Amino acid sequence: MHAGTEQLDGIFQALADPTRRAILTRLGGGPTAVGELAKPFDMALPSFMKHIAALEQSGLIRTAKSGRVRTCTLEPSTFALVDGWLNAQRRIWTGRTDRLEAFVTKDSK
Amino acid sequence: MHAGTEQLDGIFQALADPTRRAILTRLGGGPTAVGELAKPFDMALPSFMKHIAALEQSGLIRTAKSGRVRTCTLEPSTFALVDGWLNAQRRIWTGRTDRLEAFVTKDSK
DNA sequence: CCAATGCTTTGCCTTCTGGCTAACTATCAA
DNA sequence: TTGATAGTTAGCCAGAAGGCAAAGCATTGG
Repeated sequence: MHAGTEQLDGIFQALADPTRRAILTRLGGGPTAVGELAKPFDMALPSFMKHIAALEQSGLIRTAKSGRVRTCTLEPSTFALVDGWLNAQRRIWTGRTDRLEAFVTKDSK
Repeated sequence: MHAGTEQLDGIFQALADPTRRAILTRLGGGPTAVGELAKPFDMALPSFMKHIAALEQSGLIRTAKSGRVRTCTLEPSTFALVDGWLNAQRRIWTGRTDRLEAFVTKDSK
């Protein structure tokens, strides 16, 4: 459940685009077909598909085709990787803060 | 304290690079001079400075120059914006899950 | 079977990224 | 004051990113 640095590259890259974040938000409401997802965006389909591809490659969504319709689904476990990295960072600074606090407090014991 | 979509672009973009994430991790141990920070990386200084600039522009770090030394410091509040976005997303799906659960359960009332 | 629908593939274009070298500026130390 | 140190500025480059239009290929509805 620990994210490789390479996977984080892809995930953060995928998140670094407003269109893609909007797609994720939309998918929060449940699985949706590509065509349906694309409607709100003023963008040619091939361009839109690149965003879908980026999201899928990063693992943030899964997609499956049934007949001629491709449906996209959120993959929450990948979000957890981001969360994990964030928490790991925080553990580093709070660790330091704790040591700092210990240092500051140590003459009162 | 709510992140504009534009700021998130920059933040995620900044995080989408292993060098920059490594810098952040290093800064978790406390403020550090650019030269010191740069040592572990096999990269020319101007290239390295671009990473510093990206991190500073995104708000993930602050930097200040004293004499000829520029020192970098983590800016934890910016990490909170990422966390905020992540939680907002989760609120969306868990909201849906709750409603789904309510639906599934509603005939038992 | 034919047309419409829903993606896919191809190929092209512009801008942004991340790297470099070389030359420059501004301290600090002797 | 002169040399070493710590960044900075300028300019170049290759490759990735994000957009497009046009043509292609399977379903599906009639």
